[in-house]
Amino acid sequence: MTTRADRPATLDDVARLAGVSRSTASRVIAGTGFASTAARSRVTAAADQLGYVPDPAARALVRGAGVRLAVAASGESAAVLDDPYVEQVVAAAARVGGPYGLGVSLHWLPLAGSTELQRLAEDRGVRGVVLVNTTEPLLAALPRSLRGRVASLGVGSADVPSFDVDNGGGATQVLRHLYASGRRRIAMVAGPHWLPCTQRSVRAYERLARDAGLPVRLLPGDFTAERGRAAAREAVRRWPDTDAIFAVSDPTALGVLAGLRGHGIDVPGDVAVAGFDDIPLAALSAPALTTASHPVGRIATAAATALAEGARAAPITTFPSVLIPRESA
Amino acid sequence: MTTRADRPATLDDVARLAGVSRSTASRVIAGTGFASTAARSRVTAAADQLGYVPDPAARALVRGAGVRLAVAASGESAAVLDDPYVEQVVAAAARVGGPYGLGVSLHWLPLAGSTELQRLAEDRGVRGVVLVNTTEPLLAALPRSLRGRVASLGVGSADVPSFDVDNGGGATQVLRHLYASGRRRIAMVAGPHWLPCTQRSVRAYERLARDAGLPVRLLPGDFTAERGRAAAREAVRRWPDTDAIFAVSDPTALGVLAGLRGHGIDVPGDVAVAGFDDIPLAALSAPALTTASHPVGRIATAAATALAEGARAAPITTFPSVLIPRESA
DNA sequence: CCGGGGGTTGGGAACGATCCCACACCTGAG
DNA sequence: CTCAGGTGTGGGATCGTTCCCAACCCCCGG
Repeated sequence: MTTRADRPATLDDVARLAGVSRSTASRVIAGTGFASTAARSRVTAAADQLGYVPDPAARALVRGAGVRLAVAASGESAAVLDDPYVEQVVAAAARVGGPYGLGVSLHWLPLAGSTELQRLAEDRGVRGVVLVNTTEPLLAALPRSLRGRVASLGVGSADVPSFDVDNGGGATQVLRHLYASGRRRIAMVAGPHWLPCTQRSVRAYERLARDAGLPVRLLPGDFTAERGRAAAREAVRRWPDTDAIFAVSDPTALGVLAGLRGHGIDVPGDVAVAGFDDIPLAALSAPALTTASHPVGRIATAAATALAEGARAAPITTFPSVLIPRESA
Repeated sequence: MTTRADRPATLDDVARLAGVSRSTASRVIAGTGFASTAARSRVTAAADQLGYVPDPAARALVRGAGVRLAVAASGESAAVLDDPYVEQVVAAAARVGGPYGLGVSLHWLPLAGSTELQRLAEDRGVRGVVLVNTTEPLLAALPRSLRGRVASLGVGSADVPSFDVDNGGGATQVLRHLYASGRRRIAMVAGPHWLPCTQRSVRAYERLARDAGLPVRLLPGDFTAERGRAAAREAVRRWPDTDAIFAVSDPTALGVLAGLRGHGIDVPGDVAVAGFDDIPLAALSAPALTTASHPVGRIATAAATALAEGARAAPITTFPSVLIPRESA
């Protein structure tokens, strides 16, 4: 910290201080190519004496690499971007990005939004894309030039590695728990029909229903709390003998709780309620919500890290979901 | 979309297609300097025919501007970064950044974290810094080179524009509401003592207590739900006649609700509870939480926009907070 | 008719890093 | 002793953009 110019140090400054050429300094800093141990130590010393941080812009420019990660969340409207789930993904990616000199930008992707995807592909600023709420058509419409620079939080494909929670497994655990505690008329509030993961949890539900000979009571959902309220009302009206409601999202489950309360129905006495995601507030509801964990932060971190490192990720990375039994079921 | 090369178009491609020089094209795209209307229209036509997006890296490099916005959240531990409030700020900034070719990175700033601040100042990748949970010492330790590129979500200074909610006003509204509904022994769960905004709400509380001759029952807090639970227990033990608890954060208030429920205390029958922030789930608790709004998204958007545009912002921008009366008070 | 002074244009030098390539050195085998 | 091949080094060219500056055109006043 002896020399403290007005402007940040450049590689030239480091090289000059270390008494080597810019090329050698570059090799040492980037950790690529040959360098004698003597040169290596002098360069690193000079670098942290000057507080040198490589300019990501210059680096990206010459490498043709792009300077930020784009998080593209698809949904029926731009309101998806206000979803706490998406916010968590962005925050995790932003945390990963810093050390790599990468920033994160957030974009709405209409359900069949190939145009927006094209735009992202044409933007030299974009190093990689994190797809949230990935759908099949979107995967099919993926521009060639994006290949190898995309990670999907959801379904993947041959070109697109997938990072996802095992929601089939999580749903199964929740449903077994419900069954084990004597519930026999279980309704389920699913996710949006266009979302592939909805299939998985619905399949888990249908399997249990078939195996145990239970009725299938499926309600469409959209992960929102408001929908949970409405779904509770609907379930009570259509199937008055329902003794459990499983919503595949905690906000929806909390909405269900509120809806049932409005009808004077006791939880878990009359009806058991379970959610999915284990959001922080799930532990605080009355009664505290039984749910299955969903390590969003870890998933997003893994996806962003893969993109930042530029390494080819495993085609499918699945994170386990575990049952968190509390009071509501 | 006639010409669709493998790689994104450059300014040269645009210039060539438009039949002008790179300089002229640059002037048109950047909207700086002279250009005939003829040239202007031909360049813009060529640009969107090729789907041209300027390379933020090259632009940042030559302008010496930096390519991302850093969100620096201070707190006692890196756990602040998991705070939904911080996540919301990051998401808002990431949404703003895209169109400017800016990404967002997220960093933890220890309470007296001048070193980390220095590092941010020395990073050429950083265009501007959004300070979250700003403290006075931090403001004092701000490196000179960061001047004019910082926005504070909280207190500001001569060099640092401030973007904040009117929490004094919000707190006053909540407290008046409590008083108006007959509560006379009001306890308050404050924010962290090192946070300047804590002062403001505490002052509002003390003013009401003095003016109306009420007892002062102040409990320290940290915005977490866990702390709310503990605070409820503490309040009940120390001041059994308490008839209202105001927590300056919704998660804390929900924790208070849970804590009181654990003691079999009825809300709002025995004790009224109010929060601050109006998080989405506040409407779903049992009873639904009375609170004051806190437009985090709008605040962060304003701060990020100011930084992205590079314009000098007004020294202080205050966003109103309004009372949201629900069932808990 | 000539000399400015606007509006408009293009050439070229930056910006800071990477990386290809040529070169220097050293060691050991033939 | 020479030569091959591995290790280490430095000189440019390069990425895509901005911006300074010189050159040009044209119109108008002297």
